[in-house]
Amino acid sequence: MAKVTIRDVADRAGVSTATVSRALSGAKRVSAAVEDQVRRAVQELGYSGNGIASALRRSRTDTVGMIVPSIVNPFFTSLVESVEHALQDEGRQLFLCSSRSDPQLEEQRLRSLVARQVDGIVISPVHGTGSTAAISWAAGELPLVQVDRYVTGVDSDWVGVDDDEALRLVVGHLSGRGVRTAAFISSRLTSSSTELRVAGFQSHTARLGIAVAPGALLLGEYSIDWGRTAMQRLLAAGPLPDAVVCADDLIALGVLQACSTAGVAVPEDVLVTGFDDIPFAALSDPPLTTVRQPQAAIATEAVRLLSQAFREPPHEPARLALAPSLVVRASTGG
Amino acid sequence: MAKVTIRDVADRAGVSTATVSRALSGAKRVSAAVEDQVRRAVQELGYSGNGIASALRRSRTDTVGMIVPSIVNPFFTSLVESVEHALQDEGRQLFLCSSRSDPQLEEQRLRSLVARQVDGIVISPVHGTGSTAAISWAAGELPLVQVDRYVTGVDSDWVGVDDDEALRLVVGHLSGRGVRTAAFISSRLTSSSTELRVAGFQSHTARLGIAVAPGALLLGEYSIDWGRTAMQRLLAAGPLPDAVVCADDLIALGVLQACSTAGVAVPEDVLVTGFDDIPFAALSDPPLTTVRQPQAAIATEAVRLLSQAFREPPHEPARLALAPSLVVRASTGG
DNA sequence: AGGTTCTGGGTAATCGATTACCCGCCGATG
DNA sequence: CATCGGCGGGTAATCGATTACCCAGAACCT
Repeated sequence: MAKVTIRDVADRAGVSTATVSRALSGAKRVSAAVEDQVRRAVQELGYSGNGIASALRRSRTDTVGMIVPSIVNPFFTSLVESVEHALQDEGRQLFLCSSRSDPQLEEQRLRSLVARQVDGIVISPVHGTGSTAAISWAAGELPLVQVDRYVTGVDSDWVGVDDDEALRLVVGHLSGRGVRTAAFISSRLTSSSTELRVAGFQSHTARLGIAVAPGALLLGEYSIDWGRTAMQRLLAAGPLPDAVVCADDLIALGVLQACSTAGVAVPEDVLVTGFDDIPFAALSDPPLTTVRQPQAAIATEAVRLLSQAFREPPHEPARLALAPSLVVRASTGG
Repeated sequence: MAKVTIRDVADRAGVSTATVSRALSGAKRVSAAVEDQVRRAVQELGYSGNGIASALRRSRTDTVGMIVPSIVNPFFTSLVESVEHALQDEGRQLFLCSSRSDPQLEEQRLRSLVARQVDGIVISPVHGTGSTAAISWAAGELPLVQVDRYVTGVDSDWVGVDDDEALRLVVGHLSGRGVRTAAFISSRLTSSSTELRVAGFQSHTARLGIAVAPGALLLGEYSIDWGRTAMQRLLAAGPLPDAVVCADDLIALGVLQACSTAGVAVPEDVLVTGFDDIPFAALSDPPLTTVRQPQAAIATEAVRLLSQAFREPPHEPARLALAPSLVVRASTGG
């Protein structure tokens, strides 16, 4: 329990702290005999080092921070897992925080990460404009890459999915199924991807002559609950559209549940699509047609951009919109 | 970008670093005039402090680390979210790591957290015995509480669910539905809860005269995939049992999927139960009967025990097995 | 043999904030 | 009027590891 420091190890091994540090980090050659002494002393004392002190001196922590809007959304947890994997290969650790879709909490997390001197940050911003100030500031302090969503006017890398292409795929598919009217359920939060998905929905439905009734654009949040209530509203409002397009899978799952309890058959009475392809999208009743995000690729690219920023600070911000793919399941007719 | 330190602030405000520190932390009274000077200087320079240096000196970080076996398992993410909430109220932050069900990675995470001087650790151990050494060591270094699962022989608090009671509920319910034969699908990893669930399954089926065929105890991992393959094996092996009891919801969802693709009707041909009550358990086809864990209470208690350990180090390890509840849905006949 | 380079290892400065200790000043008290 | 206590604020030690700089001896050249 008594803290054992490098000094204790040095004393026990009969060398200086400098030598202990060198023996352990390999920063400079050390004779085999001394190295052995040190290792023995470390063992005997149970020395484990003080990462804080080390970080202070070296001013790096070999840790990157990641901030996501929600930790219970499977899309983000998949992304987090992929990022962690990618970092692992570089010998870095991940420090994960949730902003719980709250810009204030997000700012606090950012400050905390910067204060803790993480080497870099991967963030999926909460809000398209409300997050700008904090992210701008953080991006000025250390390497930062945005994933999935981005805020405008910040000089930083971004990697995500091509939202317009995604909605082109979805709407095209629905059109091929004979859909003539559609509704869209999304989140109120004006994040970049939310906006792009709404815009994509509107432009592609217009292009293909699919009608979107006024009031058929429902904005709430990315959650099962919202999907359920939004669908209930649609059901109450009057004639159903041919298809309900959802901005993420959680919403879509809520929609399916609402349909099921209301006795509305999917896909017979209405087609439903999601977005993300979370693991549970294949298990719903009926299984969900959805857009698969290339989340592993997003994670890999994000980490690559970060490492690049570590090596060569000044560079042109990259914007990588990776291609999504459509996964057709029973909710649009199989 | 240039790092601005407390010294810069002190110079700009025309005071000493000690005064700046006091003005900002409120550790000692400072005249209003000086405080104002300091605040202004902080603003102008964009000073944000160096958490590392502060942590080194104060030897605390106001951060607790949490390690879970999987970050893509909704049960754990719910737990994490609850813990984060509870910590928030105390002004502490959460540093989340995933051990990916790998004892070696788990040990590495533990070392890293200790080296980073988190104030305490919340951990759900990977393995009943393989995790013991590392956790023992960590528990000797700082306050540590185990959640959900625990390793034996470690002098630390634990809070989780009453697994035996949970299986009493499940098996009792199935018995009431007329079940005479049952199978159990669980994880191979010998964690405490896994073992207790198997043991509970066996004792309660025996007590109620429910037959468990040899080979009807399938051990793999906590995942949808394993649930699916395990069920496929059961289907291939011969006559179906009346019920399939699963050690967690992910397994159960896999089981349902396997049944669906094999054309086996649930609950007509076989009853299926899960464990955890993750949000998706209500959305499957059919909705899943499962055991609800009191995860919010588990989180609250864990944080309470941790804070208690911060204040008064030496205390008798607590073991809190909270009561679960049964959520009956269509997968057992609704 | 004398000079040069290498090598292993020690000394002490350093990272940036906190805080123990000290000091001068002011009002209050006997 | 001398003394005391408190208060605001400064000086410098401290946290623990890393590393710039230095040195002695060995090895290596002409």
